[in-house]
Amino acid sequence: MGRAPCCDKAKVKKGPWSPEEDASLKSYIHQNGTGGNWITLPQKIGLKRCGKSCRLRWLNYLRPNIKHGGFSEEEDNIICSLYISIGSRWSIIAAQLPGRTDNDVKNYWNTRLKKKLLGKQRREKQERRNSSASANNKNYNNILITQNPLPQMVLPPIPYSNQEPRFNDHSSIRKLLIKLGGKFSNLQNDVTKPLIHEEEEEDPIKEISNSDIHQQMFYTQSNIDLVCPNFYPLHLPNEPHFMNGVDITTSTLQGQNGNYENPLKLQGLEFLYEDDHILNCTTSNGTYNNNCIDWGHEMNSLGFPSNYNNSEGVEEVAIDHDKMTTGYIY
DNA sequence: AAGACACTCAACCGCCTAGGC
DNA sequence: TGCCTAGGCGGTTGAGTGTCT
Repeated sequence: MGRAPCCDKAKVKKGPWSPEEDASLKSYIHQNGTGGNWITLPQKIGLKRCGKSCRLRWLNYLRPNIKHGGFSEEEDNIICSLYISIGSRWSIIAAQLPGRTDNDVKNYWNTRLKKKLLGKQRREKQERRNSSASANNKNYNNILITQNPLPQMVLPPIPYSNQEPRFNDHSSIRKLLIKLGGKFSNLQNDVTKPLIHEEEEEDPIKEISNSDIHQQMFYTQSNIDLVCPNFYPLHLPNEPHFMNGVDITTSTLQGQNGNYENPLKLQGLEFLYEDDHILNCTTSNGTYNNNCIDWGHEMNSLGFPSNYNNSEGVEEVAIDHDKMTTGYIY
């Protein structure tokens, strides 16, 4: 037995909205508001539309200050970063982008960002192949994880996902993003600086400023520290940290049971790689190669996320160097 | 020029959730 | 406590448009 429809489908118009319908809806809402009831709204206006359709039209198109198209690099990074953290919760992601709707963000992700990401992934794979061939016996593409191996990722469940794991699944794409380690723009000269200054490295446990926390938490959230050893991984506090009601410390990618025993394994995308090397992020002289991608750098310049908070307000985060993971290429 | 194919995005569908009763 | 309903959301569809052959 099916669910009762929200309106009489036979009596409502479907398909694209006409300018007249748009004008009617816009004018009515400007004068009277929605009245708190979308279902009865079309009758009041005299529109032969489903209430849900009116709501969608208003929210996604007619509402003031809506931006369409022209996503910036910063917006790309925000979307990707949040996608890693919370998955396909487009309304939450869109809430971080003024003027963007969840539908817009979702469409943009599905039609462009994902492809952009995968295109970069393929290019990097090709580059690695080439450099691997030239380096041959020197194992330049090997990475040695010292001190502590990387934690095994625990990905949150993807809501409403009943599809089999596939190349373009949310989880696979998220893993791919994580493996890429952040920004996937084509700005190759965007060399990332370590977040903590050198003098700070000598202090194993150090309080850092809120902006640093802000930045570092986002790095951690983006799992930069897991894949890009030149970033100093933070030891996430045990208490929950919320972003728009989502506890990112539990919903994101922590070491299983808080330990760091297991090496990072990226499952589901192995077929994209012929090797199982973790991204090589530093060269022997300490510079970044092009495979090491950062988006936290730009995230920080944006001061994002503005509404990120822990449960008691951001106070301090200890940098535990014992938990640090360092990568070398040799 | 035209048909095939690819891409975009507005709109719809159906499920989930919160709140009222 | 359980049912009902509207709102909200993510997944999907399909018409329109662009590009390729």
